[in-house]
Amino acid sequence: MAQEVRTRYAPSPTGYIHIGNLRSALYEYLIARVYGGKFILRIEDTDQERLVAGAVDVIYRTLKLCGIHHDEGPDIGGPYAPYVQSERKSSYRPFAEELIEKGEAYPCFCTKERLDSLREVSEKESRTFQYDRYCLSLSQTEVQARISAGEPHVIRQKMPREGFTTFSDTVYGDITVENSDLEDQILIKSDGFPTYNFANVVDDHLMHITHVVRGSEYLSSTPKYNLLYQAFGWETPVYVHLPLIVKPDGSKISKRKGDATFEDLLKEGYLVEAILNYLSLLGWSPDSNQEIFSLAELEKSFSINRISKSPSAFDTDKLRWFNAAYLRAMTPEAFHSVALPWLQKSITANVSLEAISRILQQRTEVLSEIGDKVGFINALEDYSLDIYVHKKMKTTLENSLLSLKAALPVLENLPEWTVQAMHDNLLGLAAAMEIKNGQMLWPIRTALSGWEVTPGGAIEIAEILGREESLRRMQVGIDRLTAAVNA
RNA sequence: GGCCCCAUGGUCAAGAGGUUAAGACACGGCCCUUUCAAGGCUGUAACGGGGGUUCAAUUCCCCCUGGGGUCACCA
Repeated sequence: MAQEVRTRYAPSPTGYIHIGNLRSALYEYLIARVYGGKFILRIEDTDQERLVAGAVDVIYRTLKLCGIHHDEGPDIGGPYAPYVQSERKSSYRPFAEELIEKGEAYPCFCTKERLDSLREVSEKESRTFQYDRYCLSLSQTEVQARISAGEPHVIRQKMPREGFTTFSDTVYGDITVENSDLEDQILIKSDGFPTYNFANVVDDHLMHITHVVRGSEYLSSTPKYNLLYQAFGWETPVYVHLPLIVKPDGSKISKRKGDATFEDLLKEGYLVEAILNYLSLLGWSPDSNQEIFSLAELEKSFSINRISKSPSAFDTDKLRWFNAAYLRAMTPEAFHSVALPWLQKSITANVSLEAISRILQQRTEVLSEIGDKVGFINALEDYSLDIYVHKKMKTTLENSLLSLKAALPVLENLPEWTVQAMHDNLLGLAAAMEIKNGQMLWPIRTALSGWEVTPGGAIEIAEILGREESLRRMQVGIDRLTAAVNA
């Protein structure tokens, strides 16, 4: 009877989700799917001071957008509801009391001030601070009296002072620490809320989480959790610690300003699919050279044993490449629909946005760069005539003028303003004049755009601008070139 | 600083004693071509150092170095 695999994503609602966090959610989800198990969403809001309004909605929205669907959670319920820790508040204390009875925990009345001063002393003597267990020696009666008197207190876990604790991690292997290095961590805070350290273990057990998947920053506190499981006599879960995603400089990504959140990436014009695909490969590799993975494919291919140990740098260049690949692979219609909001923001001229999308699709890596690429369409800005001169195209001011003068009437008299018609006639004209296509088309593109580099060529731009505007811009070019050549 | 983890090109990474040490991004070149892209071909570029073990180490062990994480009534 194989036990059902159950993983959970347990974010605290403190704002936007950064990419490391999202990567955890993704892997947790994938592990559940790969094993045909369940993926649970649990909100860890035990820190009343850090709560951010609306943050829970951000979590729902993000998961939904990503297609990372949970099987149980606050919004859809499940057999172990509630899935919000603040709503489970009353259930933690009895577990802590059970530990006190077993001699595995004890109440502590030490004030923040006392702890701070102890810390200060340690600091001065450059020792590692560890709670001195002052309250462990309090008599039963004194403890009783002070609790009855309503004195604020916390409950601490009593760590063994000798021996070692070893736990096994699926990706990092066996990790052993000396018990004497473990502090008597706080289980229940003086406001009655459990700490993450406690709530996490209790809930994971209660919700039958089989695989605890989280970032490797938790590696060093896992021995304490293991000891907690042991104190309760509970079975420990399978641990899967994920290598950190770090910034290009190697340091940890934090929620502090400047570090990319999922929302930021969306705003910059990255596609959800591209982000997920990229994230899936940051810390995991398939057993093939495949790089493009849909979520559905990942649900089949993902494997815990191919998760790597070393931290991975978040590389924007690679993300851009993924994004561009996804953009290119879209149908023209799909591309147009994602590009549309960006086009509407930047195009003021009365032109076909569909036509612009067509020239943009192969040339866009991130949607946000669209605005910068299409500015020439709105209006012909003043430009330097120098850009008519192009060595490889063999164009000069003089022959550019000739080409424009020859092309103008041809375009003027075109029966239909279509790419095909322009193409046939302009190339025909070039052939008749016995010049290279480039010598004809470079000046036209230059005159039409006023830019040295544009997405799309002369003909595509002419199509977008329309006959009237195209002819007008060409005439501007002719006039300016004429003046320059005659000068 | 204590403890823990990590270590293949600039980056993501295959590799799991014997390989010409994959592939991708980025970068360079060529081709294609009406600019730019896209596409095709191609090039530069890596096993941090020192000891072992072994006939043979990128691969196993130890040390060093380097990097990271963590040491809260935050998660």
